[in-house]
Amino acid sequence: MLTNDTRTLDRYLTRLALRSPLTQEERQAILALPSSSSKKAAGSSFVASGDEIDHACVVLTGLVSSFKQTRDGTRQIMALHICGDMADLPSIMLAEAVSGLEALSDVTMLHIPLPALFAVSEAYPRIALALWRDGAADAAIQMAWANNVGRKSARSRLAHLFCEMGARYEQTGSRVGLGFELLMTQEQLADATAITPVHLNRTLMSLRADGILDMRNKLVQVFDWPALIKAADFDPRYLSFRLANAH
Amino acid sequence: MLTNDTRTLDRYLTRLALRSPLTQEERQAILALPSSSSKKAAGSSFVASGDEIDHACVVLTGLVSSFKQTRDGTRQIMALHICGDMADLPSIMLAEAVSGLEALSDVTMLHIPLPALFAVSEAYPRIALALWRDGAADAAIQMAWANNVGRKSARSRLAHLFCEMGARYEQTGSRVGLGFELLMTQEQLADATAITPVHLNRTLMSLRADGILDMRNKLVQVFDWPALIKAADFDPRYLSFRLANAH
DNA sequence: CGGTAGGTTGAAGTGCCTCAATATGAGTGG
DNA sequence: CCACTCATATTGAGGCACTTCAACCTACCG
Repeated sequence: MLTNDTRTLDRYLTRLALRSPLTQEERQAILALPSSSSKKAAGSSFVASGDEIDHACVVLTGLVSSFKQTRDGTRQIMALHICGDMADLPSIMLAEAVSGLEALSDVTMLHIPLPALFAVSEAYPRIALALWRDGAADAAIQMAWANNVGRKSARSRLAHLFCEMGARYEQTGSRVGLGFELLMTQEQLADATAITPVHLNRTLMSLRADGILDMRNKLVQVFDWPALIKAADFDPRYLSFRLANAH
Repeated sequence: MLTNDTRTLDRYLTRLALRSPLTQEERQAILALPSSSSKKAAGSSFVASGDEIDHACVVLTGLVSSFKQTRDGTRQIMALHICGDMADLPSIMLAEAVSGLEALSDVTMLHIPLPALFAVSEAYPRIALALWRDGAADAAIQMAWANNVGRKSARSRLAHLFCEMGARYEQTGSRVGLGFELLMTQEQLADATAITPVHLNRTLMSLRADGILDMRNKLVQVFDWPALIKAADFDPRYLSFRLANAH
């Protein structure tokens, strides 16, 4: 299950450098981190809420969700992690998993031992700042997510999820024209938008009927972005942060 | 509006030291930070979502909320900040306000210029880690909040809010017996639980009728904590983190 | 071809919303 | 000390978005 594959670390470096400027020396320090990769099958949850954490998880391929569940077993997806995301970033500073992690599709993960990560963070303060900044960016997405499930209609929530994922896939360059691949079933979409699978299906079909988008075989085709953005009340600012405090 | 009052910095130091061990030298560095304090009247919002940020805001007295609003004007409270909290912690690394800030009661705030804060963070890496850790703890609360408004009934949501605030006030030692002061109107409670003021009132009265708690004159009296915790499906673990990674 | 996961449809029930009115209580000025 | 005002709290009645439960359909796979 574990293989040595340090080459993939540059994928996370790219992500980090997107938001925080790093010197050549700092980049080398990150690439020199120990790491290993592993594969998880679709549907398997590999971290449970409250677990002790001793390594950071970076998504290399596939789609991962952070989730929580209530006592009665209903599951809510709190965040989606795509290629390049450190899925448990909010957890690593607490040494305890804040939420569970589940593979929504088949995924490959990259694992970085926490002691090594913290050692680098202390040796290179600006790397610590970069990780902290990435965590803050995640928190901003998190907050938009909470706002989404709180005050909006099912249609608006679903539209918002498509907008967010479309925008994030665009940033990573994996959007194909007006569409993108979203490796989720309708049931998972329902867990992410906090509505019933049945009602999600109806809502999705209503977006289809209005000619706004279509989703077949886990491929989202958006025909009318302006209409989708309007339905979602989507403001992409929370996703795009300039390089901040680059002193 | 601005006064020099460095003495109050120790309040934030206390908070920080609660989660992260700090040496005497690091403590001195924090206490030496420049700062100023100001008062805000109840109901005034003093930071808008998207604003540029050049200082950090610590709550000294009163209650502050992070909020977002949708295009149609409905407001959602995303987080509550009590004495000792850095209200815009998720924002400072992005140099842009992730949410608005509003004074729910009369409040006094402490302001710390960001350049000074970052200078100290770079000079003392463990201070950066401490701030990062506090941000992560906030993110955990944030996630529980999102889970709360997503999948639960109005009664459960409201109960959860009382549980969280009760537990947080207990940590700061400002809980009086079975009750605590919660400086919010029913309308604000409605914004925090993402339900209608009318329905919030009915939900609150139902908790009253069941003998679980009472709230009068902004004073919450809990008669039956076990029942409240059960109604909320409350798991306090997300609020209490051990001192982590104290290498 | 049977089994299974994901998707679609129908019909009835309900938790919460909406709008609208009234009550309460604290603060203010006469 | 009362009259007035305003924010806050409470109550009523009707409507709808979403849920619930149940069936059926489709596609993929061994």
